[in-house]
Amino acid sequence: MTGSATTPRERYRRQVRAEVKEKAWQQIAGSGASALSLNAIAKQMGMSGPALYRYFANRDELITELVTDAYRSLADAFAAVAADGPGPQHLAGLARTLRRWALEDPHRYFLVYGTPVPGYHAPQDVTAIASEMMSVLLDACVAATAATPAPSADGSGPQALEEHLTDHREWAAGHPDAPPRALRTALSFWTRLHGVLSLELAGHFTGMGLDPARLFAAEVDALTGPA
Amino acid sequence: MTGSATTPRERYRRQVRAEVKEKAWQQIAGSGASALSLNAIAKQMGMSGPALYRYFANRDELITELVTDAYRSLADAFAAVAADGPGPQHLAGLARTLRRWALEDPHRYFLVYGTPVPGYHAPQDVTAIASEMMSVLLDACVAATAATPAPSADGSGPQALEEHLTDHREWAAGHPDAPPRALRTALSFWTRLHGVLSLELAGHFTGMGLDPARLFAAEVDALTGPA
DNA sequence: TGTACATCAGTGAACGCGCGTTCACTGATGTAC
DNA sequence: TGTACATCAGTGAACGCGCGTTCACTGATGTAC
Repeated sequence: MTGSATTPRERYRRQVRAEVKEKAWQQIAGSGASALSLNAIAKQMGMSGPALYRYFANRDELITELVTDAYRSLADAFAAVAADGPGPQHLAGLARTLRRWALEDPHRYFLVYGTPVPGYHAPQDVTAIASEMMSVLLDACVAATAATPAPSADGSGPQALEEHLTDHREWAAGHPDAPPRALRTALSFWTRLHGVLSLELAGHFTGMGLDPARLFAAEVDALTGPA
Repeated sequence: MTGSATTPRERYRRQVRAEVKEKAWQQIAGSGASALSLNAIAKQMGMSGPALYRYFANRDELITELVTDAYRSLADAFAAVAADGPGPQHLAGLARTLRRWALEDPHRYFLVYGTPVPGYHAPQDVTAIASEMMSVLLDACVAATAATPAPSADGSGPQALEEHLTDHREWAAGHPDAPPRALRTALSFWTRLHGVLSLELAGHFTGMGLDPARLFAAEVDALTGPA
């Protein structure tokens, strides 16, 4: 009766929606997002196909929610690391978290960072969540770079990149005072770890006898400073 | 009549097979490999679906050939760079080649390095081609590391990785004398460039105002030596 | 050069399947008096 | 507490579609004598 109290029906709706998503994730974990089928989910839940339209307008809306939830899940994991109190070792913690999250469900990882799903385009909600994550990452990078010695007289290699990064700081909104080195570290964190991780998840190391965990760890070490 | 001469029929078969693949690539370029449809290809060629079974045993065989051709195409591009005569600048050339090849057809790139196609598993042919490419890359890495100053007294960071790499050299068969630094560079080439490239192709930089070409170039610079 | 035969490309119909989605309807659950 | 009504979850049938694949068949192309 009072506005925000959850009626039994609302609670039931939420419950069923959650179960639909759960089955959807199981399906995705098995064959990837492009194979997601509403009818198959319904059958698995012991109800008939059209029933799902009480809970989701159509297939695209389901996928949209799954994508958003995936982003949310990773962002929360990142936030949890940040909540452990500040410190330069947070970068390594974020890396560990990223890998654990990815291995937990590879297809979920690819849903976020992989080939875009054929007929589908992501909503804007995710960009907000993505920048939320970027913010946590930047904090960690600022702390990490502050802890390691100053750039010394680097070659002009990274310098050109840092100029470009400081010229386009839109993506680092909320961190107007982050030093160029921190921006560079954040970006490398993202691209390099994604590089090792996605190759691992796609199985590209299996035939080579290499240990993905070590390759990943090596990139993390290179990131947190070669000292 | 003489054994290896191509009869008109054989030539025709080859021609049609090639056209089928061409249409297949067009379809993949549009919607990715999981959306590949034999019937759609046939229709596009002005013939009826079952006709394609004269040329390919089934859908999987078609995909297998496409994957193999994709590997072949990249390997040839790499070989062409190597044929330009030896030199330490070859690493940069290979990087440029990789990016050009990827941008030429992003879905082809993902067919090779991206999420594995749902119900499909790659044949062994590709591992041979992959190691062919790795061989070219290793040559370039050996040349590049020989040209830059010795490791100096590095921290123990890269050292742990190099130990692991030298302990498992199966993937570097044919290069038993490549120094650990070269192995490390080859691996970083692969994982780091894939990291930037795949994020670029998936459109993850578009909203950020960053220039993917510069990010890529920065990684290449870091690879070829920070000097 | 001409005829008889074999090879093979391509067609059209068909099978069985699963998909997303709509629609009219039943039956249970909640609400108002 | 009991009755009348509204809400809403879920069903079953149906629509139209496209898929991979098989099969019996036609007609053109090549081969052998």
